[in-house]
Amino acid sequence: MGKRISLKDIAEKVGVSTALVSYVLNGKEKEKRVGKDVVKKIREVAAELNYRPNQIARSLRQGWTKTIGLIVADIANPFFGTMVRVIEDEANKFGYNVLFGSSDEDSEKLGALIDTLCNRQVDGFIIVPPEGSDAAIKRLSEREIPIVLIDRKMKGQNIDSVLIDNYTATYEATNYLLDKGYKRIAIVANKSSLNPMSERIGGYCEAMKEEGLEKEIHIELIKYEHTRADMAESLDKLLLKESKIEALIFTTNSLSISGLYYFRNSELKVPEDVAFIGFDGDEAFDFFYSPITYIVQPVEEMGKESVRLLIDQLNGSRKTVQIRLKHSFIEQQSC
Amino acid sequence: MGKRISLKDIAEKVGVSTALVSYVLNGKEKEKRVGKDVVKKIREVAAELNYRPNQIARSLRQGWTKTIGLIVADIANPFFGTMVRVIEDEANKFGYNVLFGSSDEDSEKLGALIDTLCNRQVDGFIIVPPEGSDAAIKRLSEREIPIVLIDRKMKGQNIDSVLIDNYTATYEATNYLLDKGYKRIAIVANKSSLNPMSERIGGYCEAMKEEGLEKEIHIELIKYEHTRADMAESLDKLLLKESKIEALIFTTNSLSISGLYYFRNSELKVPEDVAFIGFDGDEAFDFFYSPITYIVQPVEEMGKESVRLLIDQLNGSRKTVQIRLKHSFIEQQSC
DNA sequence: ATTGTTTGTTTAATCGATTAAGCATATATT
DNA sequence: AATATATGCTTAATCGATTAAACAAACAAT
Repeated sequence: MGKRISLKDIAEKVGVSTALVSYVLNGKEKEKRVGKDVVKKIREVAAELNYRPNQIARSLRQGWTKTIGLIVADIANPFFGTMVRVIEDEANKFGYNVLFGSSDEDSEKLGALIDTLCNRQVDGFIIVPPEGSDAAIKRLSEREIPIVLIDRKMKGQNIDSVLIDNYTATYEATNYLLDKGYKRIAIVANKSSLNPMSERIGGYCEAMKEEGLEKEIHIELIKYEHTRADMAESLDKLLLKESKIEALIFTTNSLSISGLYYFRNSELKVPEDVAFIGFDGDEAFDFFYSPITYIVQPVEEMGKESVRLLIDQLNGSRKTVQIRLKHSFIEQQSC
Repeated sequence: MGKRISLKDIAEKVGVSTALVSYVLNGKEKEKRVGKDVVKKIREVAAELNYRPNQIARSLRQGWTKTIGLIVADIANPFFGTMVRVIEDEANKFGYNVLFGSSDEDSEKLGALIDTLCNRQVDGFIIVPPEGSDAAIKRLSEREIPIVLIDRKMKGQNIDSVLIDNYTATYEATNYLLDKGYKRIAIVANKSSLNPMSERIGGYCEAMKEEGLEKEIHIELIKYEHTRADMAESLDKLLLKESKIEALIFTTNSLSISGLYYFRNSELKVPEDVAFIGFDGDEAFDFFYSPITYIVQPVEEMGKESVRLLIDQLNGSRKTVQIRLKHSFIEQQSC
């Protein structure tokens, strides 16, 4: 690898100490009273040699890396892909780069990722916390490393977070179905103790109760890494065996997609036989034979806000901020 | 931020020099003949203080960062998202982390990204090169920084690359349509001088010529950042005004998706009125009213191979390797 | 007793940039 | 003329880990 140019090379060529070069290239020539001719000469030589500062050296000395550690569930998932993209762009604006990893919803993997990223001295973290990661997150926050949780949060921890108001999202979606006359409404959710999932379920239950339909509450729990067969089993139970559900609310994108695959091969038609509300927009929703009505989280806004919160912390803010954004409801033809 | 434990802290607590601590924690206690008791003590104290090496310091000293710079067009695009995911996992296996950026198909942005990543001393690059980035890539490769191009390559540059055999992909797809009796076949492509696009067009043309259909060759070029209106204009021209095209081959995923949106609102039906071959699998393809037949690139394999090639280079390999993988053809009901 | 070898440890340089502190000159002030 | 202040630059420590080289003590060989 062709040797990179260092401050020292410039200093030698100009015939001054590295201190002066550093001052000039960091725009401190006034403050540090560097002679005009020298300033000019240093600038020239730096340009001529195409000098690029070694950020590693700078980081070691300064104690920061201008790097954000970003951990999502799976970057191959378009929802998180978009989130990462927004965070990347926003972080760049503030001079930060992003080191990232996918947790696969596995708290052990999360722990390992946090370790590597810490060793690499990231300045702060933006994390989509998986189930059971409370301890890992707590440990991190006790080390006083800036963190922002996004998309989810754990109960009762005093950590910055950016979420939508999940309760209202499903509450409104349920009411939308109720208004349309559906009564036997089921919600399809993941097994999860994390805030968003319990809120999503909570919003649905509340809306059902308000209509006096507590007996019709059906909560179908499916594990995170489910197969299409798992989904088929659950939906068969809900739609055929059990109490002939008339409408389904899905609470994550991947559950929604699995649900669509089910109806693609089912006798039952959407919305004639069953109404369908999906979660988090997807092109597939648009191309389903009856385009799917869905709840979307404002990913762009969430990403931006999370960076903003993190930067605030990095700039010394000590107060905990929990941001709640509003979801959107895209009405198409599946209900 | 709670002060991190350094080698020095351990050294002081044990009462030895940092050299010994470093030897022991790097498993060189035999080679460097460190006393047994001392080894034990150092290990104990390191565990007790929960020591984590500062990778920044280590990198500065060693001259490597164990970091790969990864630049794709847009990480929010599921195709690249998956690619990034695979590369991330594969790199981790070899002890590398990934610093990434999205170029937005913009060669200037690519240049800026390369600069930042170089300043951060990444050990090597995996890049999806955008149009017009020849100079930037060349400059990088002249600095003898290991690079692997993925998904695309520029003509006549002696750089490692991982691509599918694009020529054969469209050649076979075209023959598939010809076998089914379609004659008026058009290809929808991006304006691009990059290898894959010209090969994709080339394979199509060759197959058409072999059937003596050179007069029926229709190449419709659409710019990378196109709107659905752009697509509609092009397809209207091909299907309504011009020579009543019977079949369409799309050459990228986003072109395919735009195409699907067109047919979603069109009088013309797939495949009765027009046959449709998409590019790079997508859930949307499965949910279109007549599930789309498509060409897929083996993203996982491509990602893995690219990491393998890069690691080889990082381990000192000097020979240029150009890998060509085979595409797959998923037959559904759109032709 | 002298020299050589092995064992176990420390010293100090190094990576590249930053920056407080110190040291000359030159100029201004009394 | 003596002192103060401003100007312009250098020295050297620092961040944390690695590692060649030097060193001391114990032991073995002659």
